[in-house]
Amino acid sequence: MFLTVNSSVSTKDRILGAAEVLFAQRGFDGASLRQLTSAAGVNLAAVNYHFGSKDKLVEEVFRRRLDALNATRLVELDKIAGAEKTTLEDVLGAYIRPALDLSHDGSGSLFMRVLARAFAEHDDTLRQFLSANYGHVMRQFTAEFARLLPQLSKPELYWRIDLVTGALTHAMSGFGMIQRKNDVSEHTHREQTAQHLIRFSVAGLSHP
Amino acid sequence: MFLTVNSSVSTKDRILGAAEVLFAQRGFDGASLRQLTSAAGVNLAAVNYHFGSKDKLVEEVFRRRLDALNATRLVELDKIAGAEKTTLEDVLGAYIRPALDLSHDGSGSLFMRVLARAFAEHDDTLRQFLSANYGHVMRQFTAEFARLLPQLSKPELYWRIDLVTGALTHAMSGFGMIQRKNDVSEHTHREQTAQHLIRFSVAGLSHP
DNA sequence: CGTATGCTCAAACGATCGTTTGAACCGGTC
DNA sequence: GACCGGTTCAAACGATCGTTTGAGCATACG
Repeated sequence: MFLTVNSSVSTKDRILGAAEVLFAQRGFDGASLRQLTSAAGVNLAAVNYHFGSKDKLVEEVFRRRLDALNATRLVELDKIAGAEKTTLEDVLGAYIRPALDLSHDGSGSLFMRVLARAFAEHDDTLRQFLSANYGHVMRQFTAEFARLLPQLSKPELYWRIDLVTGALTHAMSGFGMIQRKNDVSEHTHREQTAQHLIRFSVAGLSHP
Repeated sequence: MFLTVNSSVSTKDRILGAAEVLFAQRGFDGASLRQLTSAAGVNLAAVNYHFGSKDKLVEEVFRRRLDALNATRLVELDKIAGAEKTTLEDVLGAYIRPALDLSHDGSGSLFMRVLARAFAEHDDTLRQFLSANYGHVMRQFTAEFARLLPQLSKPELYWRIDLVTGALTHAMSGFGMIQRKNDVSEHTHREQTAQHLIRFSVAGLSHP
């Protein structure tokens, strides 16, 4: 009745870990269950037993990471939302840094590739999933941006936030020209990325 | 020996057209040759006969569009490069507008999705293909940006161009919140997109 | 002990994939 | 007419995919 704890990590978590890596490397279609279960060191049938289907596994991979990410974002936003001295930099930081921190632990950076890939897949199912589960986060951030940028019309604000999101996604997917040099620590590189993203976004959001 | 011109469009072009649509809708792996050839109204074996393999077909889809796109970009850049009165807006326009114009004809907009998808696929083969075939375009644009932004260090400039590229890719992939309304013509929407992109990018590139 | 339950395993299922084959067809040349 | 290179066609090939099956194993509980 209880989960076995003989192994250091449960079969379910081993699958989720391997899935994140392989989905990032080869895509959702490209990574087969046989590669996946082989990498995880579990039986082929384990995926369907524990998750029901490959599609459900994909959803779980997203849910596990995005729940944590957006929860952190909201905590950070709540600390500053509505305050007198809150700046654009603060709000952008609450939006950007949790995402960049996700790429601190090893497999987290792979997840950002998974996410970027999912965006490109342009699948309406995923779009609805993201909107239904995390739309309220985006809405709260948008409201705070609107408060700090009262001179912008609604459509104008939406446009600019959209372009910030694009820059964000691109930078986090790691496809760009900028790659971390060997003589720069992971932590330093992440902080530089955050700084560039925030300054760039402040300029793009608040220009006349 | 000569191509037959009995049909309005050759088999090869019918395949390329259908491939662009289906690759954009379902991805490179997701779109099967059977769906593709069926949509094109040609025999299944025609793809391997005319292109050699599915991978070669993918490459051709890219080459056909990107050759035209980057050629246009260079023509537009050459008109203004090095001139006294050239502004950041001009250079960004030369970079952005040809890409947006590509989405004028019906299937062109689908190609931008194909491109965005390919970026996310993060495949090193494609990366090398893009770098080898169109890297010189990026280099020329970077040189012109450097001329107009002499106060920026090389790394700083690279960072900012990278973020501009992200916003660009995102906007053109059409995944963002902003969707064309029914009461706005395609042409108008494209011009609005270009305007927002350029203003946003100018601010992001030239902020202190 | 016996039985029930959660989980793992090797093996197989049907479907679909990219590719290949060999015959049929078609326009042009002798 | 016969011939030929270029193209199209239906059919099949082997491989791989996600999923299902049923036996086997380990643990918990009476």
